[in-house]
Amino acid sequence: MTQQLEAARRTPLNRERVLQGAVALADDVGLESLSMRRLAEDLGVVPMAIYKHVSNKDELLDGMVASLIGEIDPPGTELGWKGAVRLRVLSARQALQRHPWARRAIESRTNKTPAVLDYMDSFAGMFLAGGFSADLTHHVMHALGGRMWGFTQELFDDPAVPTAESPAGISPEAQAAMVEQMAARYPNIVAIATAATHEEGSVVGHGCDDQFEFEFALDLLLDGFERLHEQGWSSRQAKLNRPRAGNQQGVPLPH
Amino acid sequence: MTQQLEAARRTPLNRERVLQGAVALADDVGLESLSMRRLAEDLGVVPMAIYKHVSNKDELLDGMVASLIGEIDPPGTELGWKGAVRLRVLSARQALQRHPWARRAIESRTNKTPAVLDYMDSFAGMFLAGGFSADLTHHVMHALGGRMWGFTQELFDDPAVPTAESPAGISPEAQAAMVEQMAARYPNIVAIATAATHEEGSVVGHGCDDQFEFEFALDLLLDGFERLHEQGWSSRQAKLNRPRAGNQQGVPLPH
DNA sequence: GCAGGTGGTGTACGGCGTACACCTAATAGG
DNA sequence: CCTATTAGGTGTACGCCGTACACCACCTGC
Repeated sequence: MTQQLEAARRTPLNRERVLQGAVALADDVGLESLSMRRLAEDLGVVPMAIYKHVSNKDELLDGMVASLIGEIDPPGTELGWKGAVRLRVLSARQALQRHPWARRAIESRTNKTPAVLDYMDSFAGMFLAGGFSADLTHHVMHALGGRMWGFTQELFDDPAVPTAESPAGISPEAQAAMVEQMAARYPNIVAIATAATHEEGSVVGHGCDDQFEFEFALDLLLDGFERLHEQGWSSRQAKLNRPRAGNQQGVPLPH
Repeated sequence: MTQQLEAARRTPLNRERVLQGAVALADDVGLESLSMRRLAEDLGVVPMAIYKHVSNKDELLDGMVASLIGEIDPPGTELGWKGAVRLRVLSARQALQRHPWARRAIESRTNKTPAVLDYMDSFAGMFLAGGFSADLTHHVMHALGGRMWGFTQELFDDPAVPTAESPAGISPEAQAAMVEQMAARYPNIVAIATAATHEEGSVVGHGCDDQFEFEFALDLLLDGFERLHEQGWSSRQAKLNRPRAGNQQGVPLPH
């Protein structure tokens, strides 16, 4: 019995182990099933013990995000700003893919933790080092948005119906009927989904190459940044050039 | 007493009123404080009564999102695809700004409700009607991502420190000291934040024009789409042109 | 050898979503 | 007109959650 106690005592549980455990648990069961109680159980400890190492659940999540940021590669120095940004974003993306909970965790945080600020600062540094004005860098960071963490919001994980909601296989006829119904109601979605699945000859319903989509948008933005940078874009100039477009719809009318 | 009962009976509560009440409550107190119990209280009814009109909280949220989608203008027909998309996105943005809970609600849903599919379908329709290939439309929808709902993830609501966490005003010296500390640790963030606040001569800490940031990124993307469309972009061609860039970092390595 | 701090414990509270059994008043069918 | 059905509101209860608070065991330095 004292042996048990000693066993528990051997590694007295510290913030590091708590965070590690939380990350592992979230990896396993998802963020929504990560509870203080469950984490405590995982750590072989009573729930309140955790509170000796993090002051509450929010701080636990902040810590998890910080630990994730630690997995992202530092900015490279070899390539120009464009390559550096690109690589870093893709590294962030890999980290996020290792930890499916991370996107939601990042989005849910109010941010502002030192780890997050560090990351953003070094991120902005890549543009500034590449000769971007502070002005352009600012807007460019905004435009990148969540992409700088390596995520897009996935708005249709699988655009076509084959969600396989029914327990096992559906009869081909039923499936065909469903597709027909879909095509009638959502012709455009079906059209673009079909295009996607055909373009690679892949099995229906899995034709969407996430990595390609991600890089498509990323490069579109990076190319845009590059053009603006080359032509000496400034927000002052931009506002002078098209103030009308901005105001036409920009100001929320009183409904 | 029977009068009370009759009063309650007069409008017997239906799905519509439940949804309306939920939207109003969320507008008031925020999504995280929207609970079935609180909503019930608001509606002058016992919690379980709500379940006669929506089967659970998830469905309630789906309904709220659907009602929000109803506030977004239908696509215009006058302007080309670019103007139509632009206007629609900005209309969505206005709807989202009327309902601060909506962004998180949309992100949290697994989507797939008919209302969401309808919206996405009609959205894709704007590109297709503009002569885009289904292929390009597909990728372009992905690139737009959350922007098609009118939101960016706000990654720094106010980049500089003046978060005014202390109850009232801080002494100017203390504030200056904080800024100095910030500048030492986060030189790049401070640089771009300062650029933003100066560019309009606004008060420190509120120099960031969300609407401008949003349109900046939106137009960057739309311009990119336009260029690709004009030059007959296709994903097959794109994949042939730079397969290396995609694979170099694209495949998640085994850590 | 004892004081104080560090870290794990036990109990308890208020909130949540919601299953289930119940009741009541309106409605439809004979 | 009376009765069976049912739509809509009620009450109770369960198991989860985060965490406040009081307590206690051990280790450390005086």
